Amino acid sequence: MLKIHNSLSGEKEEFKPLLPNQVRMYVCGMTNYDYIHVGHARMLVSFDLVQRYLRSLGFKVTYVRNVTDIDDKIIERAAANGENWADLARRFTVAMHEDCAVLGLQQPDLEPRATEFIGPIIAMIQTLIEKGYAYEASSGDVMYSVRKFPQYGRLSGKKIDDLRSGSRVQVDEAKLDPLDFVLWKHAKPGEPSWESPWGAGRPGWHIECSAMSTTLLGSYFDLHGGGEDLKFPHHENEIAQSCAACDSPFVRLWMHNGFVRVNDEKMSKSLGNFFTVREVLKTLRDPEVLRFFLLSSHYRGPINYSAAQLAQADETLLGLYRALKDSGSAPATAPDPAELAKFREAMDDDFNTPEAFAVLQGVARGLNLAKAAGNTAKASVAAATVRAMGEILGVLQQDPDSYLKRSAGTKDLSDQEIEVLLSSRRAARAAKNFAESDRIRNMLAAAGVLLEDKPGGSTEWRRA
RNA sequence: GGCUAAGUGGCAGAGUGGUCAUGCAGCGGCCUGCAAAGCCGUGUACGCCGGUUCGAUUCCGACCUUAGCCUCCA
Repeated sequence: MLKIHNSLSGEKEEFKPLLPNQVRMYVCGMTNYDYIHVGHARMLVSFDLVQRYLRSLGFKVTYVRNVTDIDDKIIERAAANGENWADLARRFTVAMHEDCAVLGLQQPDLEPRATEFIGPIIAMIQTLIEKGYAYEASSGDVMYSVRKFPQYGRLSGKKIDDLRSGSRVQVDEAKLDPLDFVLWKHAKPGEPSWESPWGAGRPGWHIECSAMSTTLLGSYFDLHGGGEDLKFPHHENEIAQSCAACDSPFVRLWMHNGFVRVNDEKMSKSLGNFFTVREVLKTLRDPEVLRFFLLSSHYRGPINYSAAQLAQADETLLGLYRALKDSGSAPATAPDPAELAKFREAMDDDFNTPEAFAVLQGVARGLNLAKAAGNTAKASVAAATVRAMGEILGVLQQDPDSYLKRSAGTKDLSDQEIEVLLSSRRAARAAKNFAESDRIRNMLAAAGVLLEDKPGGSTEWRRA
């Protein structure tokens, strides 16, 4: 039985889709005006995992992850670059897709862009005005009137009065209430805009997600996800908009992933302590190391990013690929159902990936044991089990040998050069000239190549 | 200030009212020409102080510390 932590109740709840066997989920994606960083990657990987696991359970999943392609930051950055705003958004959306692909993310079923939904956005704002939830402010912007929505603050556990008295809520005389937020922004000269009943302008950020999600998934769907920082005000505002416009509960279950930290601080653009996925990947043996690192702690908790942590993840993954190597990969071998059941039990508990990895590690140990005992049938079942678990998590699907021969930095020696040295070492060993064979081994080690002599006299190698 | 999370062994990280997480690193052993890998073994870990209990790291309360949100943010 799958249980998922619901931000709305603060508790794990049994997951039952609203429609039989179908899951409709929406995740707030990226505003693309720059390369994505490790914090974004965590959100992307977390919900990719959710989506994968739900599918593995047999649900028909409709996964929607939007792209915000019109926004203040995009306009600002484009202006700074002397670039067209739409070109900039398109360029970084392409870059995001590249990063997602190398991180092993499956594509969402639908990836709506805000600029493609201007019609539904305008319609939703009109509905909100007609129902008395929204008003045209003196500034020309259309605002949502928070006081009209009594449940406001339920998701984030905030009280309207507390928020209102908070010193950081800026006063804007155009707003009837300091908490009111923009639905439609009146265009300033030179800004991109669309025609609307309230003049030329563009949508506010919050209404985009309400319009896209309800248009594509209906007014009441199963899951809505995003980073913890979106809980307030973004998701709170989405609830206010969607519930009011559709007279519907909107979302059954809200999921939020925890942050990536750097030296115990949130990784973010504004703090400037971010690492882009691209630059991090350059330091790694394989993108899978980053994905594995992100998955090695629970999605809701904080995770500290550091090179040392990544190195640890690398070591662990190497061990797993070593286990998988030469494991008698009969393609048709069925995984061990009992182990798979344990794995599922862990995942059923709010996607407890650390626990799931513990189960996987147990199978890997059995795999090594079976290999050492020469029990190929057993080894092949264990390998199939590790692969099956890895498939759900989106890891451990590569060819072990080529994975192990990969290196993080530059390669001092080519595969061919290594093979040449190995053959002279083989000759030296056959002649019991161990001084020479050790000399070659040390030389290779210095070049980042580690050897492993096998019982039959053969030698395997991998890169450090 | 308000609200919300969290503090676990050298590091990372699950979990539980009373034998075991798991991984990385270390140490000992087996194996090996020696290594490596693998396997086996190995750690008086649960912020502090009280309370409940036969028994608490786990429940309750206070405190300390950290992070996040309250403004754009995955």
